[in-house]
Amino acid sequence: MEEAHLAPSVRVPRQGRSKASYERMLVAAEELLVTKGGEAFTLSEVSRLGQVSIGSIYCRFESKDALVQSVQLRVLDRVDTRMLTQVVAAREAAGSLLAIVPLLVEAVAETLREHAPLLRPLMQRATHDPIVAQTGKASYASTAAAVRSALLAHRAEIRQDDPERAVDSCFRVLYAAIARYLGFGSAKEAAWEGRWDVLKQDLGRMLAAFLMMPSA
Amino acid sequence: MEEAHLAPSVRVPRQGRSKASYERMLVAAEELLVTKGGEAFTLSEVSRLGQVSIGSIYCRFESKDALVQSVQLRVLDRVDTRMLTQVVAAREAAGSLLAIVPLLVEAVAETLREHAPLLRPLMQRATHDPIVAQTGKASYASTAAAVRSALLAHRAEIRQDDPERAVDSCFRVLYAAIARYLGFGSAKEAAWEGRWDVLKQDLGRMLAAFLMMPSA
Amino acid sequence: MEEAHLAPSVRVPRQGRSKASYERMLVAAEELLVTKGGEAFTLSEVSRLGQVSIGSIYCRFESKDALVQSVQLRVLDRVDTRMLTQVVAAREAAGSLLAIVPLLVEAVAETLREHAPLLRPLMQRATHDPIVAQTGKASYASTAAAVRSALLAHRAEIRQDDPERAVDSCFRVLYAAIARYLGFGSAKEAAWEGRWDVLKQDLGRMLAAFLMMPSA
Amino acid sequence: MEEAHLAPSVRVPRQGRSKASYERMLVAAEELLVTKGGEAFTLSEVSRLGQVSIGSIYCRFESKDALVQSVQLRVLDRVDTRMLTQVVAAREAAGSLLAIVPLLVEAVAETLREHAPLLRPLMQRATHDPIVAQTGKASYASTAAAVRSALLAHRAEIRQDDPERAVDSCFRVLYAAIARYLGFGSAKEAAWEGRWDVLKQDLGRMLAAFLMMPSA
DNA sequence: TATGAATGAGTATTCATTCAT
DNA sequence: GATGAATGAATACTCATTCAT
Repeated sequence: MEEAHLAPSVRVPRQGRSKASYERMLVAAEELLVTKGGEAFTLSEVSRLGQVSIGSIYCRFESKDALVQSVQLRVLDRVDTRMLTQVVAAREAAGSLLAIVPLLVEAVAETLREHAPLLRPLMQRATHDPIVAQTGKASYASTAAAVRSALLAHRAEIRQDDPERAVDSCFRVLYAAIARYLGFGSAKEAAWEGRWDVLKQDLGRMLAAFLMMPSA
Repeated sequence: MEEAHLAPSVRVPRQGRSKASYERMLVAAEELLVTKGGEAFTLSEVSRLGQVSIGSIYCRFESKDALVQSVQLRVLDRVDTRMLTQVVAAREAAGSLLAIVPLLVEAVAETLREHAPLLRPLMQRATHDPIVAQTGKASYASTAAAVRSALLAHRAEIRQDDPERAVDSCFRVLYAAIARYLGFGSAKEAAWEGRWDVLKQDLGRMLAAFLMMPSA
Repeated sequence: MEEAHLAPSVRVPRQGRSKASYERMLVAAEELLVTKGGEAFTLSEVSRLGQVSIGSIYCRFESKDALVQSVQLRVLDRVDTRMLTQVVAAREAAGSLLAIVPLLVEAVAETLREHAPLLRPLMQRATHDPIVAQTGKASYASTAAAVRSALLAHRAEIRQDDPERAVDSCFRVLYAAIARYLGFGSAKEAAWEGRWDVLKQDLGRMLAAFLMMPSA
Repeated sequence: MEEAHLAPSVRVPRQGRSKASYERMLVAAEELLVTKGGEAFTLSEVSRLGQVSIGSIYCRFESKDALVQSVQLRVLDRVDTRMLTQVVAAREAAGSLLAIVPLLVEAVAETLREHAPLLRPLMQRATHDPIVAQTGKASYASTAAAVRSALLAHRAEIRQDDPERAVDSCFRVLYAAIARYLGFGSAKEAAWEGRWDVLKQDLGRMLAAFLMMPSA
């Protein structure tokens, strides 16, 4: 991740005491993001829940937005790490394109689902906050790269004329379908409710069929 | 659409003068929804832009939310009509499953794209406003029904074990991919930018490959 | 009652149709005064409940206050009539001071109690509206005169030095105690709850004891 | 007074600066309650008169109502203290029922009169605000207890069958007559104007006559 | 005369941000 | 550094009154 570009204006303390209260701010903000939703949480709530004064928050963060951006950085760090691990595992477990597709679907779907409670409100904020939007895109791009490369490891089996493009389309469709199911940006109105398994299965079949189908 | 259930508390005037200012409110609200985004438009702005007093707005609409809900009803009415027309046209133009799939992708994609500037902020509001969410879902369901039925008209060509389910998955994936591209709920950060044609084409191929692939 | 001085600016129609809608305004206002309380009723509610347009109300009454004042005039007319009847009845039924005192207490107490639901909100409005206050005082004065005269009919039995003053004090105390019990002006927080009979009885004893006690 | 139950949500500051502005809010609110009346004072006025920002008010008080409730608590504290002192003084100064009655009338009457300018608007608000009503009742009850007990100290001289009841009725009548005179809840339309002394004197005689009169 | 749509000043309340201590 | 009291602009909403039709 391009932390240099995207890092919000923060002073990260090194000492124990400071570090601890800094931690509490971020944890409190994270929790409130989940419970109150992306827009409806206030700095007083962060102050109360995190046992930190409002002044302290402004000591570390330039603004409320900067605080949220820092939370996002932490969250996406966990998500990206997990995602990478899962994708790599899928890559190692599978010997063929047919085998790896459902594993990748599973990896992406489950990783996003695990972190949905935080990704949802962050996506919401991306609407207003271009920095959150950009950071989100960076994380998306890193996942995209991992998944594309895992698929391209079986390039020989791909029968589409332009394997790069095909693999790219696969990831976009996969991510979009999962994200919509999980209500990212929209709400927690899961379009599918109990059919999570069906979605994953059919998504796998769809991508496999596509990749293995001759272009013509 | 279940207007009876979802219609916000509105008094729709019939007379010329009244009708005109009523119209101006809705048009102003629509415009502000597009320019300011779903959350950041105020009633004073509607009042100013629409040349209507705030009291007048409250004369027609119970609340700010009710105004937005009315805008949504108008917009979705246009969207649903257009969508249905396009899907029916696709249905009539195509003689086979292979032919209809890209036409349906085109129909859905272009209809959503035409109305994206308004659908985007409305999706955004769906996050907070359950009525907007429900109305949105109803519109989604009506499109889903039309597309599924158009596909099932070629049921004989579908080689998946469970054609209903397959067709359902197709629509979900199709809608999710297009909506994400158009930034519904997320922002106007189109993930793909110039690759609109690629998305539509590959989506078509994917769905066709899936439907015509034997389940086993 | 000094209608000349206190009558609000009203045009009372004589014709059938007009008269009927005029009536409906007053009835609706009366009902809302009772159900919503003295301050919390709007002219739109009167318009709705009375099946009269707001314009019609302003056609008859100069202002919302004038409407309430007219309601008050009607209500106090009923109250005064009833009160006078009851006081006269007491006067005719009793042959002695000792006999008439409890009858007068009963007359005043029950008449006020019957009309409490309307008198309460009107008293409340008297706080802000000097005309309502003055009209209320006039009604109070007319009751006072009747009660005082009924007591002074037994002047010979009054042992206080100044019978006029004594009788005056009696009425004031009587009225105050009953009005407070009924929550006039204060709320419907009856101070005594179930002890209505006790209040009336002890009030009677108190007044009798006072009137028949030698001044010294 | 049951401060625990009735205390509005307030943060009372201890430091000098804070304490000062906190004080200014309450003083300003008190003053406006007196000059504008219970209903017609706004927070902007409090802000202006008290030289405090609106935000500051909301920093201390949950709502406008909570501010008024706090003012009430302060006022009733003064009233209750003064009342108790006066009643105790009367009790100690008098050796007989006949002697204490006018002293108690005097104590109650003068204490309420001193604080009438504030008690009047507070009574007014009790109409809408149940907490103000309840707090008012609590203060009333504490005065009632003190007066009843002072009278019952001369129980032997009371010739009514049920001294507790008699003493109770006495207080109710006393309080009602004084409160009505002072225009509590009604307006500042003192019914008696210059006859304050007459009211007090006759009230005293009335109560004494009642208490010392044999029940039969 | 009757109508009821239109007006708009006015109210309570919120909350990110600042700054004196 | 840390605190949290203070700020005040901004927002949704109300309702008596007016006036064009």
